[in-house]
Amino acid sequence: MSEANGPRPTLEAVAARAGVSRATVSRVVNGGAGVRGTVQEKVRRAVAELGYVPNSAARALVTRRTGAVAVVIAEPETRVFSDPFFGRQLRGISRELSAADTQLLLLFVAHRDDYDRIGRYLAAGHVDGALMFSLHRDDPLPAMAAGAGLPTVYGGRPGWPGAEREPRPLYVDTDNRDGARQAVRHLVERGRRRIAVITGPLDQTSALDRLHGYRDALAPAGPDPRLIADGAFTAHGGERAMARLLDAVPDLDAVFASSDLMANGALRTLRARGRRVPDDVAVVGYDDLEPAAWADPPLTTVRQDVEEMGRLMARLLLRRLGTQGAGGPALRPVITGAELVIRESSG
Amino acid sequence: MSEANGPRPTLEAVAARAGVSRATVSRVVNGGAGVRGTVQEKVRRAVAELGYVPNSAARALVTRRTGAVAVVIAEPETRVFSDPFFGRQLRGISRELSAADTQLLLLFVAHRDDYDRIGRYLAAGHVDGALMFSLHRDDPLPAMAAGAGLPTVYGGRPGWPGAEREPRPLYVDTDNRDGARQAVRHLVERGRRRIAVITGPLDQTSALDRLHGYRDALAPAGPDPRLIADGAFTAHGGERAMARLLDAVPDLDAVFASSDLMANGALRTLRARGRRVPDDVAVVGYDDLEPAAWADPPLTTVRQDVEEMGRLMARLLLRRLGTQGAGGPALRPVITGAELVIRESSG
DNA sequence: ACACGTCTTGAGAGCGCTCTCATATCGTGT
DNA sequence: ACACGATATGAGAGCGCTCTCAAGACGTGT
Repeated sequence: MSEANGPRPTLEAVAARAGVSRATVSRVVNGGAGVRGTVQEKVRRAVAELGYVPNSAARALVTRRTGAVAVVIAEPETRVFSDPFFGRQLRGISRELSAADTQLLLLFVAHRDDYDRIGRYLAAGHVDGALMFSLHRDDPLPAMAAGAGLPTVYGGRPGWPGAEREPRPLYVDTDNRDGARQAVRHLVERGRRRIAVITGPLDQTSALDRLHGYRDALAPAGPDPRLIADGAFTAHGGERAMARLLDAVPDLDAVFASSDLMANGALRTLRARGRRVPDDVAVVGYDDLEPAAWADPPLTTVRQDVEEMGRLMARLLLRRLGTQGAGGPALRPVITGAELVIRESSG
Repeated sequence: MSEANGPRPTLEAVAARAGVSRATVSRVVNGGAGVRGTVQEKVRRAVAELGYVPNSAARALVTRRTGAVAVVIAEPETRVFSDPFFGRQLRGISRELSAADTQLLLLFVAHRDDYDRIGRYLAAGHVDGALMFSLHRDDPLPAMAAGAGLPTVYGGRPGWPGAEREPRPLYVDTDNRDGARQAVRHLVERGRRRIAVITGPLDQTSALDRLHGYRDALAPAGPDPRLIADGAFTAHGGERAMARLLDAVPDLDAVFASSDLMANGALRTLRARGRRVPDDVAVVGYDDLEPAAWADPPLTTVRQDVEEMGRLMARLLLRRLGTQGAGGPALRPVITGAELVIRESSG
């Protein structure tokens, strides 16, 4: 890097130094197709000597491509950074994107007023596309993205009104219902009778689908409504939900928590109330991330390959961006499988 | 938002519709200084009708400002998303930045090859400045930022060789040494004799400073080297470090962990080995984030206002960006205080 | 009535790049 | 030797915006 820290060199400067035209330098910088080897060599040297780096704004202005995509998470930072689920998924996304030399911009939306800011940002063409997570039913984000014509892939099946209209939203999801069914069936098979459920916020499809899976496994009997509590997908929420469940139905003998984090919260409450796990109460979680293996006792849980889901989302978006005008093969949502992992907490 | 989803309207289009010149529209869009009220009104209406949003690339090209800053964390995603420290700090940063209508881009650097990509990104002028965290001693990032002339503020005192040369790097840090000193003194006062320490990676100044604080509190005696173990700032690392310490010095009666996460890991090991806390072994953590209050028993720890540190970093950078050429008052590093919070784990 | 300063507006250059199109260069077959 | 297509290079327009500068509109004091 040449340390002549003045104004940064432009294409023009490189061209002058290499004794060629701007156009030729541009060609070399972008791969060098159709430029003689000796000339390429000369240009490359000039680039190195000057420490030339293309100005991304100028490039974006003419190509109408920024080489960046936004990852939008509709949760407060503190929640995002305490749930390993996001980290894992983000890792998958980040892997896939950097392989395609695309930048990842992380945006959080928590407050009402953030929406405006983010909406403007997305519409301003800072990014070529967006990956959106953790949307709740009435989230205005999808409409904003659609309005701005921004290609978007969702994490989890979108549940907003009108999501079934064309064009169909693109998303990656796991079979939450089946996963929950497996978890609860497992508890039934172990002889548990009063199986409670701690749900996520029911305006998210993943939470709702897991609740449906729970219902499926208990059919045709149907669950006791007192055995259902909302844990908001946080450890704290799980803790409180467990307390409410125990108050309502003291003799419950199992609980299916729709996330490992909530299961951990439940475990805390059970311990505090002197219930032994799994002897008195069996516990099953969902996700199979660190908190599951770390729990005491280690959690029986439902595994989903979160990192792979992230990769799939990124790949879907990248493909979508590639086939902008060109019709290409129609892209469709992806549903991955769920698998029960049995550990000590379910007896 | 007008849903005529064709090519997005330009300034030109708005000008035509409002019956004024491009320049006037530009003025209105940027605040409207020096434009008559009635004209502003007219332009605003045209903007709304057309759903005009300024093209950020074009704007950035001429202003040489992008309105975005990068937050670079030199850790793998999985670590970042399991340590609430980052989340908290990021929240502070994000608050401060959005108040100034500046976007935050989050970038992770974990692998060797990420450095190239990020370096190019930072040099390409995608952002006006950078906030960097968790740098280790030989990190090439600062040199890259300096080479690209990118204004940068560091989280934690930089420890790379040459950091004392001009121009002095800007950073925000807490008084880690003093915090650690308070923690260990507290243990001494409680009558503990064999006080172990679990450190972070010693190529980070925060980890090193805390170790120094530990030494200070034990002076002039000086610590037994077998009482020092590295826990890498992770829960798992803390767990293993505690095991090593117990193997080496079975009768230790206290441990100062340089982060709450490591303290939690230590707690796990102690429980597994049948040591009671605080009766047999007193434990003190550092950070005072969720894991501290959540621990069993709740942790005595050293509080630092992490969110405020984030805010300060952002503010420092913003101020730095504001005073680009204009000399302004010289900006200087900020050191915040640390405060001992006593809970059950220290007896 | 006039000259003057102030406020408001428009014309036009130019930010650094890509890309089309025309021109220059080359190799090949006759 | 020549015409021809293929290949390599350069000239120049233009992406959408900001900003300087000049010109026009308007009010004030004499």
